[in-house]
Amino acid sequence: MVTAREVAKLAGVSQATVSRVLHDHASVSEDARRKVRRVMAETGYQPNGAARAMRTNRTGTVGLIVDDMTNPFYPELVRVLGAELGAAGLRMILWDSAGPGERAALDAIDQRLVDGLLFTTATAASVPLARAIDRGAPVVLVNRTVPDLACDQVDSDNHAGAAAAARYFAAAGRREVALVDGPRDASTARDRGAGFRAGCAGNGLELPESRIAGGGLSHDGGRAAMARILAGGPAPSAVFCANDFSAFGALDALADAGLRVPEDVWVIGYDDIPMAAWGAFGLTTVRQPLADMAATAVSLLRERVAEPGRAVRHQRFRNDLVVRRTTNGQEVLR
Amino acid sequence: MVTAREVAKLAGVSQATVSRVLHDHASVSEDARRKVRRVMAETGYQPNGAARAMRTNRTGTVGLIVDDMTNPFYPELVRVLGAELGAAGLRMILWDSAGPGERAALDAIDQRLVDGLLFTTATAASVPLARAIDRGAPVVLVNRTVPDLACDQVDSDNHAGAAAAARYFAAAGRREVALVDGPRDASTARDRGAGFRAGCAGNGLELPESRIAGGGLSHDGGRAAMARILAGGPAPSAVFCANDFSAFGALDALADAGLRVPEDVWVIGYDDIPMAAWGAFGLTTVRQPLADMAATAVSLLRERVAEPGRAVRHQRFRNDLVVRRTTNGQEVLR
DNA sequence: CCCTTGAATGTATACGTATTCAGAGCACGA
DNA sequence: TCGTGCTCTGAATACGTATACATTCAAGGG
Repeated sequence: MVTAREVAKLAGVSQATVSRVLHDHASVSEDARRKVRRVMAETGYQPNGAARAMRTNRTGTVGLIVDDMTNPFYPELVRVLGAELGAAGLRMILWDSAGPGERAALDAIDQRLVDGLLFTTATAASVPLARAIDRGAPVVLVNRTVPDLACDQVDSDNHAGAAAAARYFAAAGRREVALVDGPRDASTARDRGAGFRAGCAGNGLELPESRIAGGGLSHDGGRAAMARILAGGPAPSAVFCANDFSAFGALDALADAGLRVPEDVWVIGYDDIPMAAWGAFGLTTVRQPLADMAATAVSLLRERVAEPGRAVRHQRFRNDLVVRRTTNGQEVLR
Repeated sequence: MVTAREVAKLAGVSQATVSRVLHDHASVSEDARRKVRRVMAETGYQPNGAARAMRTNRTGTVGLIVDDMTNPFYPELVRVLGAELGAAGLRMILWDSAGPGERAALDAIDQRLVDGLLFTTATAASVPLARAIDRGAPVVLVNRTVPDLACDQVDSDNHAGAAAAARYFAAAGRREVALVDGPRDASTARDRGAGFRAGCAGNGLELPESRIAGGGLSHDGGRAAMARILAGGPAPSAVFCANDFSAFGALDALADAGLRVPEDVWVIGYDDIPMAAWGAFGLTTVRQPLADMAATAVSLLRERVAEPGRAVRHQRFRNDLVVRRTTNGQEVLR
């Protein structure tokens, strides 16, 4: 590997000048600049990232912690966040929050392997995360949030989105509603569950415990939860699921039970992952503005890294209902 | 941030001894070891990764280049590769081969930001990739391969797997076969297309051009390709798709045309992504042993990094047909 | 008692970059 | 002529670690 010093020798200048050329520093003569550029091109010089990181205390790399990648919501999130980071000239190290991933990510910050972290799966239970934030680690929570943590956070109004789904059921006269709930430790699922319950209460819909079942946020979880609800009494006429992925599972369980969608049962999911629009599903769902959320998260993180002391911000986006076949494609007044 | 030198001062030893403790070096007295360990724990010392990388010329990070993350095959691949890397104590930087990702990854190797690269989307057309390999960059191709490139490669026998699908159709008496083909620049799609054609020829099945349509490897691509085939003549009785994702699109197109699966048309995909097993699909498909492929790829890369001069290896795995509903769940003699 | 051996530890250095500081060279006005 | 200001450049240094080399010290053999 050729170093800046070697480039300097070949160009007949000092290493300092090479560095200045590299950074488009003003006070370099046109002549020197040309010579250095030429040698760089000829030798294929690339600055050593480790040395640079050591000197500047910046790595140009950001960590991203996601949950189960087989839930298509996360690849989607990774895609938009990756694009946003790439546009800012940043690299992305990916960790799975399952297993030792979260810990590894938090260690990476102390080891100065990343400039900051984007957490999509934060929970209030994570002590290491809280500690890292207390120590001033540049962390932004996206998607799942923890209001008590003193760090920048980006999410969407899951409570309102779920409440809108309940209102929609009520307006369409689908009164025997059910809820395929998610895990409590995920703020998204918790808010959606609470929002749907509140929406039911506010619109005169009864939601007995027998028509609520908690699943994971997975296909199998949704399927099992739906099956439990069906086994527990008469079939509901409308089901709200904590995310699209579990809604697909619920659809399978409904089909297993011989129920037709949307004739017998309406189904609404959450996230509007691309698959929801497929003909096989045509899933009505609530869309989060992922691209906006990603852009906001990345710029919050960059600002935090640049200015660690700045005030913490919490940005929340609006969600919109996307109506498709599983609710009969029926637009109801809002 | 506390440094090794500060730990040394607090523990009353030299920085060299701290470093030795960190690496479990033999000749450190039990006494010194205890003192250093204690100070490390109290101060929360973490070695600086950049300094370490500069000194050792190893980053402990590997680059992974994938294609369109919305195709669930890639998240699956990322998951298994990430697990394998994590188990080896390595981090993973993710790049999307679309846009500037590939170039950024190759630059990262020269900048010593990664120890090596795992390419899942290599094409023969990539000049920068070929150059990097010529320069001796530690690169392993997984999934998509390019036989001409002098680097380690891991794939599965796509030709044989696709041929087996043709043989299966023939054995079941489904003779009017069709092919939803993939792009030519992806070795996987190319081999599967060629394998299916060869399998048809070898089993007396006719595959006219009118029943072949090239799509991307996406849902929309598969849907459009299937629609073109249906528009071009009488419906086939069996369709082989270049991957599961495009098979889902083909299923949608078949449903749009009022054709039933499997009664009217059988469908086979490729990859056995988790969704293929869902009730809504029940897709018969060809399974690649992804976990084995990932483990092999990671160990090949590690060996290459440790010993750059070693002989290049090309590992190929067997694929197996997984029979489900879209071919009537029917096991046919092999 | 001296010499050798080996364990334990410290000193010094190099990795490649970014940046500070000082200095060289030059033009220009007083 | 001298001082002043300006542009451009190079020498020197620090970042934090891993390791080669030197040194100390105690134990043991002759």
